[in-house]
Amino acid sequence: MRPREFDHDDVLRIAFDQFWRKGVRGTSLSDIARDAGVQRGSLYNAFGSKEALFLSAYERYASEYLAAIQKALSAGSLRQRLDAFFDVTIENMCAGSPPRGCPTTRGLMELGPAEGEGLDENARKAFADLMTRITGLLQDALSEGAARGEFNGAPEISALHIATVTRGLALIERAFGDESKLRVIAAHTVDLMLGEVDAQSAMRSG
Amino acid sequence: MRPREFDHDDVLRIAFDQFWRKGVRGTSLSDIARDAGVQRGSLYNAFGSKEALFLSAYERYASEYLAAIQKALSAGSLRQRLDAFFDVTIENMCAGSPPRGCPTTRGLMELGPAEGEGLDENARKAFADLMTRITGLLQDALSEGAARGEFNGAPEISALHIATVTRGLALIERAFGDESKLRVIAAHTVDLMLGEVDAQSAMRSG
DNA sequence: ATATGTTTTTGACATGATGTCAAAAACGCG
DNA sequence: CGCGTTTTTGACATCATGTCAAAAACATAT
Repeated sequence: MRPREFDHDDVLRIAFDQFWRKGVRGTSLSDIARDAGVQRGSLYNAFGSKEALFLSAYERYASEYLAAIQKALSAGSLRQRLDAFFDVTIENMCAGSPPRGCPTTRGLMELGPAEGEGLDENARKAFADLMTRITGLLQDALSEGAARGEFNGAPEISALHIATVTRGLALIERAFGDESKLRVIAAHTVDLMLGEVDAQSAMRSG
Repeated sequence: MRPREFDHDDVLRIAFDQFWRKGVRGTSLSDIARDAGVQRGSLYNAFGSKEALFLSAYERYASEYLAAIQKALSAGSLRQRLDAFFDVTIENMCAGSPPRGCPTTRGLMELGPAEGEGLDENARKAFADLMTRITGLLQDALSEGAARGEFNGAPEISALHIATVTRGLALIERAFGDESKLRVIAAHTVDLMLGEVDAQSAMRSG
């Protein structure tokens, strides 16, 4: 057994950083190999393919990201939780210069519905899995909120709605690069969930 | 002046069909050239680059799509208009087998935030433009609805919210490939906009 | 210590993509 | 009938992914 000459996790971090900044399509294995001081062939030997390397790097990211979401959704009033959720989400998308965007959204569009016949099921599953988990966490938060009387909608569909908005934010970010717009949408979404908009407009019109 | 041997619009239609089915990344100019019965070099001569060809094809699509959206948003009650809007949107995403997804969303993630430094401003602008126009049409519909007493929220932010949900739907489609889920989210969004959810839950709890 | 076996590394190779370029071809027009 | 302009065509350069076999490096058994 000849020992590996590079650190597996180092490569994953370096690779994901590049994937995040330049997209999966815009990052070549030569780039990563140079950055990591590894031979290109070694990456193939260790990970199998570019997509597999991306997936490994992505899953590393996903678990960290999910932990951050979970933490954000687990303290304070429901409004505070949802605000914190969107805060983490938007921070994540807008970090870096230029902003790196959302890796899940980008990856889903770059890899998920792959070319021709052979769609990459593993990639699609990884992305879908993160989205499902986030939706689950949202649903838990909403259910708790409902139990505490902070929310009077249906947790399941509302969680799905918020998850959808979250994905939409990633597109708004790419199209307009305007973080403040994301914040406005997020705040409005929380208001919608918590019925504040209707209450306010009822007050205005009443 | 030697005359062109192929029809410009035919090529655009053929190209967009391929881009739509296989993604920009997954479609090579050789594919398009073969399908269109044209030499690859002729495409470069006529369009300049793959991205430029995609953009030409995309703008053709965008104007048609926008017209369909506009039509959907211009008849009946506000609820009917929003329902029709989502109907057109979801039909558009789920058409084809396998479903082709949303070209705008996909293109924005494939081309908009391009690799490295040189992000493709033209592409990003084209996608952002469609999103802006759709948001504008939504805002008009909501404003009219507000004037007729069918809506009591703020048209501007609500239109942005719906546009965001619309983008999110494209991701849901890619991740889960479940059209019914899209319909549920769309219906819920309309209900949210029109205050039906709160009214219903108020009735339930009252 | 030495031989063996297993895994990694390394470089060459195959394939296919984008994009460029110059030469040839085809047409309108003076 | 030639002239000039544009398109076509094929060759070429470059770069990407991915494969493969040979060489290298270490663990382990004898």
